[in-house]
Amino acid sequence: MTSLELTQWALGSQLTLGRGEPLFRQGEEVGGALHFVRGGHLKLYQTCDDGMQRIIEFARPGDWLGVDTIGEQFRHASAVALTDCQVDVVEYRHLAELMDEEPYSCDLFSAMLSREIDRQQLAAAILRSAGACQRIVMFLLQRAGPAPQAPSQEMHSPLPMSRQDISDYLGLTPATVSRTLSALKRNGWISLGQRGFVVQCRAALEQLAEGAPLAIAAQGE
Amino acid sequence: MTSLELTQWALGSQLTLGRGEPLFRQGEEVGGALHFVRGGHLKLYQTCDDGMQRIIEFARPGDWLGVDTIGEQFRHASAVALTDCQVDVVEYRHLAELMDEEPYSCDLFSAMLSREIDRQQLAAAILRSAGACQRIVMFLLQRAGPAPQAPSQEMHSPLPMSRQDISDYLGLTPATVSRTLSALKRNGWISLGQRGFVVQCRAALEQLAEGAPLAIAAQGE
DNA sequence: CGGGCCCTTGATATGAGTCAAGGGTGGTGG
DNA sequence: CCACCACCCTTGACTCATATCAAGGGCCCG
Repeated sequence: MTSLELTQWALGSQLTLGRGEPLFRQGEEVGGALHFVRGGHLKLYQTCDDGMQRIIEFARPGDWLGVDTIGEQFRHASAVALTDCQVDVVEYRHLAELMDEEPYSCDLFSAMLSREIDRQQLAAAILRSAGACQRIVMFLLQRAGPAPQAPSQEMHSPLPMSRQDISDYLGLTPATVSRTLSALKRNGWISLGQRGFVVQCRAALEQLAEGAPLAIAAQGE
Repeated sequence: MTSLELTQWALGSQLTLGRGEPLFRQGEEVGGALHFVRGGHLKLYQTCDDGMQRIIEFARPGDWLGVDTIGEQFRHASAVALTDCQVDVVEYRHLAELMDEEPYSCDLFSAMLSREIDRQQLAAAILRSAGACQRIVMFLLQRAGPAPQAPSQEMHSPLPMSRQDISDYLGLTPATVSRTLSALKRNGWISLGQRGFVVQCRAALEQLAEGAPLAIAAQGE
């Protein structure tokens, strides 16, 4: 039973956001609800003292927002829509009622939070150990999702955030991200569209994600 | 109401570990329980394909272990004692009973998991944005705990893990950690014992944690 | 007292950041 | 519908922080 199934019970009011619109802002009152992303993409970020943004994560359909502030009064981060979005607003008291009625729902909820802890631990582990190329390739593979049955069925994966956002998220600079993506493209491992990409050679990317060095094909090819 | 108060109800059997003893190992069955650290220090880590360890976190008294595998069958990481430890084993079914009986315990538990998510997000944010010196100083300040009422009351803080462990945790190398600690000591900001340290000038460390550059006092001083 | 391991420190290498310029794309207004 | 403009992306040259490689020293344990 997955987090999606939780939401079959816990449906709340729906909310629609246009690209660039905020869902909530750092420092606001939490307001007694979680958000479940039904459609579209958002970014969760903090604004530093010096005005720079720190990306916490990118949210996709099926992700929850607000799981870092359960029991807190104020938001730790801001969320804005990167594309048009549909978001469910799931009130804590709905969840509480659900947990009274459905014996397993509390376990499901705990397991959902636990998975989120694990995801964050994994993200931190990657930041600790991986170089620039490795981080970028892991990021792409994660966005592309699991391998299709046939290599030819690789789908176009959206990349709705700016290079600046990607580089903040990966702890790199826009220049390094751009260079590395260009190199991957030159080698034919991926193709790049304006706001998306397609995996062309998953095997090569998986090698790189394991730590293999990136041999840069000459630009003149 | 804190996570400690949760454990006043949810007491399970106690467990004692000697230094170096494992609490659980990556790949083992989870076994239906969380662990609560009563005394001592442990490290939580994964073993990579290449044999290297990846430190996930260090656990101190008051910390929970196993929150990343609720609802999972197998452990994602190993935990070993860095010092002699006392650990409470809190079975899921104890927690479940508690949540039936005590109306707020479910909220408390969710809030505890939520705080853990926030901690991991913060750790990741630090890894993304901070340089070597900043990471090390933040690590030391976190270990030292909140400032005492008088600067002269700074306590000796234990540092029971090896330099290798620290460097893995911070995404650095043992050499860099050692150099930076030496520089902090030379400047008189900290003093270093064999398995611990004392904050000598918290103000200076807080400056460094905010991103101030580390002016290295000449070695000959 | 002896040995091994970890910590420290130095010299050098290298990957990523910085600074800066040029080009493409999307959006806006005429 | 087209043209202009702004912003972001790309690319290059250079710098710098941190990793790497390696040697010496000290601590702890046997």
